[in-house]
Amino acid sequence: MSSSRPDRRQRILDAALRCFSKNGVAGTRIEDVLAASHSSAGSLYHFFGGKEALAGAVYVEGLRAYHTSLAERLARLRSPEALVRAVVTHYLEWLTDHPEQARYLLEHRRSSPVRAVEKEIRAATRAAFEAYEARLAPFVIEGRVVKLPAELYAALLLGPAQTLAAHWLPRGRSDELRAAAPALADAAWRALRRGDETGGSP
Amino acid sequence: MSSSRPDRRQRILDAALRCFSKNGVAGTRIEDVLAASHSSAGSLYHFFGGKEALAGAVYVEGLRAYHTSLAERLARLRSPEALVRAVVTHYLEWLTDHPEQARYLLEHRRSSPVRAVEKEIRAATRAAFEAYEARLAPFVIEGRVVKLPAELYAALLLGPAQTLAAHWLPRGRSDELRAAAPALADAAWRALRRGDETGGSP
Amino acid sequence: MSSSRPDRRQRILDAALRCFSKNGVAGTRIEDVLAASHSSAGSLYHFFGGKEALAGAVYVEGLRAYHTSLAERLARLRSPEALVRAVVTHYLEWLTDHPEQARYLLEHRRSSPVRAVEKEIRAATRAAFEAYEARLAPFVIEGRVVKLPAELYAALLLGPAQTLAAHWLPRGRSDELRAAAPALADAAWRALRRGDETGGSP
Amino acid sequence: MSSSRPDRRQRILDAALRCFSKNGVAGTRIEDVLAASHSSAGSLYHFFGGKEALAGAVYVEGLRAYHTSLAERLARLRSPEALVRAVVTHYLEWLTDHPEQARYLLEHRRSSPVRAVEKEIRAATRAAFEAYEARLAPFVIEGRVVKLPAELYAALLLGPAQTLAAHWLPRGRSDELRAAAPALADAAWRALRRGDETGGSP
DNA sequence: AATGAATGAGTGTTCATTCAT
DNA sequence: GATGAATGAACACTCATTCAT
Repeated sequence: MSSSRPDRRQRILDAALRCFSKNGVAGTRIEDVLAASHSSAGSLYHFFGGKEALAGAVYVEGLRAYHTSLAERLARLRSPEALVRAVVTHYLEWLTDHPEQARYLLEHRRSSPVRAVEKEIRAATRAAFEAYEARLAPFVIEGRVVKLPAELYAALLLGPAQTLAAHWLPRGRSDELRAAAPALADAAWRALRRGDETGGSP
Repeated sequence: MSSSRPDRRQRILDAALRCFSKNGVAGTRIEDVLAASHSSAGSLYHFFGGKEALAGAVYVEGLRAYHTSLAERLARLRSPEALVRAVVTHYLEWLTDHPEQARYLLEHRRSSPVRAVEKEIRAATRAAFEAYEARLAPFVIEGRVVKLPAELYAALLLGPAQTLAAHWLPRGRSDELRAAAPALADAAWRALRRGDETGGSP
Repeated sequence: MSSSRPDRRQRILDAALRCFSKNGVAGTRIEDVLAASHSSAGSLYHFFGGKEALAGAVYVEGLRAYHTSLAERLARLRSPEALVRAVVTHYLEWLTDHPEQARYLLEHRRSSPVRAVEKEIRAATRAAFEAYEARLAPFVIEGRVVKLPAELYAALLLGPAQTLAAHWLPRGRSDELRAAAPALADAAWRALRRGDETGGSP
Repeated sequence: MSSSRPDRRQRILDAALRCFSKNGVAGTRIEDVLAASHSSAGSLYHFFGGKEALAGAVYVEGLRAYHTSLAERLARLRSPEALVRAVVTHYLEWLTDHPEQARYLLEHRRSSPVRAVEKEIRAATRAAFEAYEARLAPFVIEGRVVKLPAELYAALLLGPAQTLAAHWLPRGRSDELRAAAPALADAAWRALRRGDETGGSP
């Protein structure tokens, strides 16, 4: 009916994100999304095929937005320390800047509609991760960054930030996340830089 | 029917854990739990009052088991490094030893039935955390452990382990978790010990 | 709620027959059957599993009733002519005595819910037909009844009656069916008796 | 799109016949017909006004084709026996030559969209039947063909063929229909010719 | 304490139809 | 005449919950 300007498909996607992040997928009725996007059931089914697929599309969309913004930020950095710190900082900042997407991405990763797009998610994640590894690789070779099994990089870089996010997002006191950025960036760099990786004893 | 030997209440709890961890709360029908526990709808409602309450009870039960086992392990430790390493190691070991409870605790923390017992969860978590802090406090005063805002302790201690767990549990290659324990324990101790927190060398 | 006397399952079956024969399966909403049978959706789904399965069950039920009544009528007959005439006559009489079942059996044989129970229908039909053939066989051997491919017996015996029924049932002037019985019974016997099967002129 | 050569209206009609005969009217979505005819929803509604009307048009079309072909075949016949035999034979042959139309005409006679064109169907059928009666009338007067209530002619002539068709069309072994033609034509002529209509006694 | 037949509100989904271009 | 994106009313079906036994 009204102007299809902001694109009906996008309107539905936006409305769905709002609903899903607030009430979860199961807690959101198709009708809620319809009302929030001023669309009809037919349109929703035309574009997405169903509630599950919509939930998946919202997830993939959000993930893509995050990866894109991260890539832009990393592009201009040159030192290993800057790269490590930026990943942590960007993560925490993006969460506070996009609370709805953040909440949805964080809290629904394992819900079954999202699992249905597992493949896309893994592909996008892998691509982003490999790009990052490629940036870091020269410094690993130089000996300025520790060499670790791939999965430990992600864990050491973002694990603390993710745990913190999981604790504070539901509370909504998201500004505390930004405040924690320096400390967590420090910790990440300390965990990955070369020179003191032995840990404890003298 | 028959003797209530293994305790009907417990049987329902066990069956519910199995169902919930495999298919999620929303993906599990009361009837599934009934079939898996050889109980009747009446019994389930008698003991738990409903599906949500059951899901909450299963969660609290699992959390209690984890905290109890952790407390036992920490009891005999005396040095700050041992305390820090043990938390990480125990976390990873417990996950691999109790995959169903682990999966449920990790993947359903934010589901609405679990949120309904938020208060118990927080109380139990806080109690455990405060007990841990109390153990660590002397070493903070001594200057052997860094002083940080409370929420960062949890993040730095277990964040990487949680991220790793989130990645590998769904894959089922849980043995890799144990293998990662030393590296993550190292990192945790490096993040919390006092003496090198400034980061890089001169 | 109320007394389950006439059996809830049977009440649903009866109501469904009424609805289906009047408006067709597609033209009947589950809710119509529910209202007509004073049952709940749950009960209907408990007993039948769905609308399609219900439509199939109604069909099979009706077919069974017809076959049973036919078998009883044929039991006491001894001559081939009586057997042939009785099949035709019983068919026409049963239709007029059970107009709702008749309408449903006749008009919905090819609807997809009914096709889903094709196997049961064929089995029941085959069983009835073979029983009938067995009764006729001695007379075929004696030469008092013509020997024909199996499928032609059915066609010659009941074809005209079925065509007539198809024309008049929708009109509701079902008494005309009974009136036609002698003529159609004559024709059937003429078609099957031995002695003049050549058809030609003297 | 492109030249409307084979006539858009006809293309839709053809596609609809294919869909309807295979899946029934209820089992066919407008969109299926659209896809099969490479037309748009607008065109279909322009020419036919809706799904029901389309289904009716397809039916009437098929019926007209059948009646036309029958009339041509009967035109050159002169004897009552030839007329009787030809009706039966033509029926069976037409079915095997036009399986899709046949299936649709036979299996959907009572579906509600078809009932909506009941008037046209009856008019066409009546016209064809009266034409046939007119051809037979002289022989009835001559005493070479039995005099019967109108509705019994149709039943005795085509009833067996219809029953046979109903059994074998779904099976697809349509060649068996042709094989049965002589026997059924015999039976029809035996049922209608004058001279032995008393049936039983010597 | 235990049972399980019955309930019925709630919701995802379909698909014939319209109408602006 | 032709298009096809958008509509939204209609409906089958699910499943947590109850309660008489």
